[in-house]
Amino acid sequence: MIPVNFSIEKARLAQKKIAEKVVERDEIELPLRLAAGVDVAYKNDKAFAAGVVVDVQTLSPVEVSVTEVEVKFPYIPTLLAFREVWPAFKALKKLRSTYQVLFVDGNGRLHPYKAGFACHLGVVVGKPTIGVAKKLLMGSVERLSDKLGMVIYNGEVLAYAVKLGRSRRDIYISVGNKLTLNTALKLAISLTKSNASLPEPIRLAHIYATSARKRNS
DNA sequence: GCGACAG
DNA sequence: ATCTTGTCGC
Repeated sequence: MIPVNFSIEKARLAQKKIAEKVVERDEIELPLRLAAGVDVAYKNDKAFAAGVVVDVQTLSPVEVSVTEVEVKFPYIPTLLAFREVWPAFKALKKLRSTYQVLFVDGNGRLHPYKAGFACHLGVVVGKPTIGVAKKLLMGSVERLSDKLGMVIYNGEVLAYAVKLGRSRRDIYISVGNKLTLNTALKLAISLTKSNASLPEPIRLAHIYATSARKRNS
């Protein structure tokens, strides 16, 4: 399943280039009306990616796209992007709506090479992107309150640990591209329904990707 | 060398 | 991520 021409060295070089292209300034086009989310589900060697566009005001989905592709890379910690970027990109490509910000399931700058999946996809798509991870990949959490904490690695704040909605579990928000960590946190919070534990774009994308996987089983 | 390790 | 049953709660 690993491409014949693959090597850790080449992957690290690619991640180094991606990391250099990440912009950590707010470049969100206003007014912010639509937000997208992507997620990928798997069934053996098939990947089912779903892209969802949500209205920022109502948090209701206005468009959904689903794509099925062959899995061509295994899951390897720190190399998640190489497995999910293509399916996710293909699903986003099918959306006709113009969204201003994108939510990705996985880390952005909270990555050993500061080039997590959210950065990788964010650079490829060229839009403001937010990384949302449900588990901590690296770093330590410095609590600011029960609901919020900073994830620090090498003396740098690379993510926020935050409990959304009524959840008592932390999720980790980091910069994917074209926005600030503070903006990423603010948007993640404002796009989360009071009874949910994840921002709507991601929550819905997960539901659609999973249902697509089941339908095609 | 050992253990950890997004989805 | 995926594999899995019942079960607690709104």
